[in-house]
Amino acid sequence: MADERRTRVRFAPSPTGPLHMGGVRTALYNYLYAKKRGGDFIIRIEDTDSQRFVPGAEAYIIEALAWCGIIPDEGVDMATGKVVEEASAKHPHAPYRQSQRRGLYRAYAEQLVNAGWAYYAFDSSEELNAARTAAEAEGRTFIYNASTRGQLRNSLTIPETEVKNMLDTRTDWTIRFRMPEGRIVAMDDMIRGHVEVNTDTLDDKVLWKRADELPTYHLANIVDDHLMEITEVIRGEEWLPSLPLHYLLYEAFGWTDTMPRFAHLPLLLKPVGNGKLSKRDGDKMGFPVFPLNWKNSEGETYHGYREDGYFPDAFVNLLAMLGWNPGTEQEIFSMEQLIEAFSVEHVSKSGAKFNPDKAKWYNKEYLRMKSDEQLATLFEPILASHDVRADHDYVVKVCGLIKERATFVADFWDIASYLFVAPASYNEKDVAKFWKEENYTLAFEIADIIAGKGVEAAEEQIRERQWPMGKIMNCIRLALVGSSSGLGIADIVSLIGVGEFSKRIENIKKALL
RNA sequence: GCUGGGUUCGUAUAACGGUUAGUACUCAAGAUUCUCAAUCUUGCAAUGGGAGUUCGAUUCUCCCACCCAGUACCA
Repeated sequence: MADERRTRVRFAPSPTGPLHMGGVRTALYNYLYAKKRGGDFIIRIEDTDSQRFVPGAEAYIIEALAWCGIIPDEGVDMATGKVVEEASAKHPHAPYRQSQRRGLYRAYAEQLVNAGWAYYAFDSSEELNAARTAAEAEGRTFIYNASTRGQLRNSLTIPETEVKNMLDTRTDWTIRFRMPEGRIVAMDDMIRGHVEVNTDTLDDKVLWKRADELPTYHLANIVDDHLMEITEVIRGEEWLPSLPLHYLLYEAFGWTDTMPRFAHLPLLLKPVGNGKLSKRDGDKMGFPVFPLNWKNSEGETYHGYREDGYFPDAFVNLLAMLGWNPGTEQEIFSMEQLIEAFSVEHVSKSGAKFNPDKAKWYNKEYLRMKSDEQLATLFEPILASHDVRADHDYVVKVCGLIKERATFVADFWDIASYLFVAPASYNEKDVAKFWKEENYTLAFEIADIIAGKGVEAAEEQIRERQWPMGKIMNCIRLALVGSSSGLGIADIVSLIGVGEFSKRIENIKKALL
């Protein structure tokens, strides 16, 4: 039965800040999973925490996913980039923002109260904190569950009439899940297999808060996944500890037969040391942790892959390989190929340390797969920023010759500025090494041949007379490039032309003789 | 602390009881070239520890160690 349902997965971020690369990977795996099965990928915004809401975060998330080519089927209208608020044939479950669905959760919570699966709690956070510290002082851990709820202030301990009265007159109460006593919850995770947990170690989680009339994550998540007919929940490993609660919630609602399957993804860890990848690691270690630049409320900017010059397809590729493998030795995958190859069976269980070197390698590979034409289009704005105006066809030709030497398009200027402007100075070390009288006198002779008959004739001459090829060519390269690195002399001359060639020879004579 | 999850070269991973433990990134050396880069070749380098099960354990079981996560009226 359940297998016949159309595959529907969701990515449900909380707009409390920019999505970091781990979040993007979670979205990507959901997307790949759905597309592989011809199913739907849904975006739902879980903004039930009014305290931590960050303006702009929602738009950032949508833009980041769009940049990666992760296009939702439902929840976001890609034409406008907005979260859908009005139901339609394409978006039947609108609104997709939980704050706008707030009216619907209370009834579900109360259904649980009526069925004996939940109760009203009137403890203040001060009382709870006091209980926690008191327990800690005795070396125990305070758990709000069957072991303590009988001594706390809730509808299980307070007379019914008083409860009714407090419900009506107060606004600081909550609805808590009534965690069963001494039950072993047996769960199956698509990645981790069979997991069992004793409910005595779990607590009575708050499901609904009267103060802001909003559900907590647990309630909203289960209710919406059910309503939206989600078939698989693919999320980060940090959710594994609350899986028993979620199982029990499905049971309490009587939705066990359509409960989604769960897959808990391994975490993304920082490159060195221990711990998960955090906001600050990137700038500290020189790599982005966010897909796009993000400026926080203090005006600090965090680097994004997009702005740092990564291609979106390279970023998606490298992200896909962090925690998943195709089972073959293939490393380069387009989105279509990823969809084809993806399977949860090949998702690993352990956390993946992010390797910035490998990330760069991916970009390099993608850079050389781009056409010269595409690269030229990306390079031209950079040239313009250096006040260089160059013929488009010329830029295309240059890109073709230099793309194997670069990791990012942004490297092109450093690698190839001499193909657009004459060197303004000459590298001291290289001058010291090559600019010797016995070399440059021969070099000038050869330069004349190059100007007259071309590089090939000049090389022939050098070989015939058994002159030192390297020394001569590097004197000439010094004149053309400003250092002893760069393209072959023949390529440079064919690019800049004989006129410019001679000019640069004259320049170096003026500068160094 | 408690609960859960995890553990193969520095990193990402392959090998789902039988391999000289493979591949990629990084690093080193060599080849090549007029230089640099690229490319090619070679090399360095791993099953956390201990018991068991088995003819045979990276693989299965248990114990220990270590790492991670959760432990909120946050998600």
